[in-house]
Amino acid sequence: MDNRELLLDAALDLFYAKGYDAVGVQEIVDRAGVTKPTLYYYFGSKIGLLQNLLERGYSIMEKSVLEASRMNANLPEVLYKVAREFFDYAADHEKFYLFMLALFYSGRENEAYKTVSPFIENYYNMIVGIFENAASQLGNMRGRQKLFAVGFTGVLNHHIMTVSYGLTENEKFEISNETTYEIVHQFLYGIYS
Amino acid sequence: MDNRELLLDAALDLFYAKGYDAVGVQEIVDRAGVTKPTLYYYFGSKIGLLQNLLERGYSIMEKSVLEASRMNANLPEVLYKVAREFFDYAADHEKFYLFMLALFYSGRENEAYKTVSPFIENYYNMIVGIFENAASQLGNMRGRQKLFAVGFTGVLNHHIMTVSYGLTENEKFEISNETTYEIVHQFLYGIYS
DNA sequence: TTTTTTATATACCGATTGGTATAATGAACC
DNA sequence: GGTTCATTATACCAATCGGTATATAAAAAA
Repeated sequence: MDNRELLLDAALDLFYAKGYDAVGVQEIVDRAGVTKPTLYYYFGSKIGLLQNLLERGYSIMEKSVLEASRMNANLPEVLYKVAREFFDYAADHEKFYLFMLALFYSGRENEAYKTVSPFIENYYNMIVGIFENAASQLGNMRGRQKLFAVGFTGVLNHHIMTVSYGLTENEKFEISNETTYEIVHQFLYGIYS
Repeated sequence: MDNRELLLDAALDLFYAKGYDAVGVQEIVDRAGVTKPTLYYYFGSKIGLLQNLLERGYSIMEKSVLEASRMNANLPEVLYKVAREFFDYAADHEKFYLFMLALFYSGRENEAYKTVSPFIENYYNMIVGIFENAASQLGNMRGRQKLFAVGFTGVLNHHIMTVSYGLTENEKFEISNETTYEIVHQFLYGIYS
């Protein structure tokens, strides 16, 4: 693996575990087995490294979610597919996904937040789009698309967070098809059904 | 106001805006208009300051939510009351609530995360308790209390986050009774109703 | 073969990090 | 009046922060 990739991986490990601001550049290059000028050669700055990290991880996620959301089916099936895709992505890229969530919740005046901000915007629009596409199935939503989008991602992300929270080191992340179905069903039909 | 309070307020402002690790001790004391030994006199360390900040904010929230959750009513009414209480608390203590959420999502090896961790545990148990108390109304939950608890807080927190996100500086945080009702109704009966 | 470009290391920069030793202040107590 | 104690400031600490000037080695281009 080349040094660029080694640096991105080392940075992700550390950012995920301790957060962007708690990690020093020296720590990153030590873990990657290179020296500082190598990092600055590839990324220009610490924030540039973060930017590249986000681009690498986000493009993969966007692709798989968009694909799921564009399938020709009714809303329950689409939401199930999207949820499945999110959970699979989170399982395959657990560190990246949870680190992105952490950035999402971090302070607005933080440099790292400003860097994720456009990605979050994109992410949010992607989910709202799903509900807008389903407008014909849901009748007049009276602008509730956004409420739905927020609720839906809130549920998914919080489940991802909580499952990951319960894991011991090296244990595999997993949300079963049954649980996924139950979560989506609950979102669609409530908890009484 | 005494210096202890001034320090807590200054710290909250800065932690909220930039995150715990991005804020230096010097910055905090400058904003509070005191000097470093004063901070170390009252709190012993930067993490001690955080600890005190969390204790101050959390105890108020816990009280109001527990009160709402113990009212003698059916589940929909309890959940509505709890949601209302959360939104009101978040409105009155926006900085604290969002900062706590940020810590919730921050890396596990971060010192600040380790400090909130017990508070989060408590918070989570509080919500699970609501659904356990409602067991008689929901029939056999087959252990779904936790799923419900995660889903419910996921929805509430994500709504709080998103509303706050849309605010311009100094604009007031507000989630109306109607929206609160809609959110809880959606959680209970799904989006089709 | 010489020159240019890519990629890396050594050694350093000023600024800031969390934290403290020492001393001064003022009020309360003896 | 003297002593104690709570509270605060000045001035400092070693360590780390993000970042860079300079040199070097290898490879590609001329």
